[in-house]
Amino acid sequence: MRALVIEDDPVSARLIETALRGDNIVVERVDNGEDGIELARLYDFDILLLDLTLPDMEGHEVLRRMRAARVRTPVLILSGRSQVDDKVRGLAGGADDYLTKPFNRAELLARIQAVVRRSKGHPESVIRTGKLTINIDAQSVEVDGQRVHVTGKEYNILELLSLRKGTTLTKEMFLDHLYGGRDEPELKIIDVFICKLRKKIATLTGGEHYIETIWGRGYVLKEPEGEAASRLEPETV
Amino acid sequence: MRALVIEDDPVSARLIETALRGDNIVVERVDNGEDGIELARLYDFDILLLDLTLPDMEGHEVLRRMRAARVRTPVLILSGRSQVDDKVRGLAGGADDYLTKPFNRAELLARIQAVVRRSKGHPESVIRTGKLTINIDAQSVEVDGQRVHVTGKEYNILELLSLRKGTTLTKEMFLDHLYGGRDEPELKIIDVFICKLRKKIATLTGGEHYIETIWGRGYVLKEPEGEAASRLEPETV
DNA sequence: TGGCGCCTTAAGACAGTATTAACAAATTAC
DNA sequence: GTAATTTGTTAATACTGTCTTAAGGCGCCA
Repeated sequence: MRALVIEDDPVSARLIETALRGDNIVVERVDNGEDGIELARLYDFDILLLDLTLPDMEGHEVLRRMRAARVRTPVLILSGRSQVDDKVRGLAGGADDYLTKPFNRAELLARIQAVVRRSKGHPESVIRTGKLTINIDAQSVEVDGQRVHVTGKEYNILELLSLRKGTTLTKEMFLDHLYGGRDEPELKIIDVFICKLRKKIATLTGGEHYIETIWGRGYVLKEPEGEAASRLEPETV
Repeated sequence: MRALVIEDDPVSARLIETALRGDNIVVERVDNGEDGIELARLYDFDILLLDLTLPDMEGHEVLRRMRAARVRTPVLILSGRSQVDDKVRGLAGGADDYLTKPFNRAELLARIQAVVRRSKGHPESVIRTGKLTINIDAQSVEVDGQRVHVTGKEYNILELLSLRKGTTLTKEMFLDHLYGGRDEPELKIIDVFICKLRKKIATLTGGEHYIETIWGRGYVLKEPEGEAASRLEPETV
């Protein structure tokens, strides 16, 4: 997961960054609206955390201009003020959620997860693909009802695949989201992680692993055909 | 797909070329307006990417002169800064879309696809021909609702046929659009790809493949006769 | 019926991908 | 503080899918 924090107060910013990094989220930060709009336009973040009081322009203005520039990334507004007015204005202006400072770490993380999930079309915090289940809240993976141990990076990759189930992700996209452009390793590492994930999944499903290779392009988490139908058949009971 | 980039800055040009090539687009590039007009006049590009600041003349002037020379190729303007003024002038002068630098790779590619599609008379990103469906955005192919795996080159050929549905394409045209004159293989390769495509399509339609041979000229993607009528007949149930 | 173009299959070259093992770095346990 | 374990990364090698060429058979047109 990759987030952009638009916040001028260094103390707040540091707190937020620490919280997110602790949850395996790759964080970029800018301290003004102009740079925020620019970065949001250029890169594919999963979420934008937007402070309302910025040196160069008001948060609402940042949001307005981003939406005008066709930036569709979800926005979570962080505000010091707890005024209903701001909240309404924010949500009406295209924000996806609203949090007043100070906030607690767990709530911030939960809101982020929820906003990102919903923005990708997953109302539930559990994403199922055949016998594979990913629980975004718990950051856990199950296969055929049995919990599978996956490492941090392995989980990140599987989460990315799950959130964008059905769309092909290039290796470059994985790197961007997993490392945020800093100290990026070789593209090859993605193959290795995919291989490990497949092995872990396949040993419990009896062969299926749901991660399809799109030759020359990347990987997709497959929507198993006739998913609904197979669920109607007596499987586990 | 074949694009002409009219851009004098080598850094920008390289970025653009890399992005397009990664998406299987054949790219030609010139670094001034005069050459741009000449090439656009002479060859059949799917799109022109036009920088506004060129050494010999302004981008708007290039556009004006191309249109005066009856070049109908769609134009996507790339400008250094987000000046509303430029935007209005560009679109008013016959440009089809507008993007400010720097831009995000995915957005550039999406805009190109959209502009090209529309210029060929397809407002939707999905092109249907009988039971055959091509999704330009996802670069995927479906037959009778079922996804068909096609390789990169196979897809490129089918996309070309779809975008120009109803018009005959010679093998030379296929080569030009698929290879852009560089390292072109034998003409015969087109036969081979067409054959493979037909087979893949026909196995799922029960015989129809929609790709017609125009003897001595080339191939067309043809709308099956009585399309509407056959749909009214009881098919599955 | 001859000639040319088209259809189809097969096979090799090549490039992208899978898999494993070994090593380095970080974390945890004691 | 050191050893044990886990995690992340790279390199080597085997593998697989794709592109291309070639070759034989078939069909179209004169």
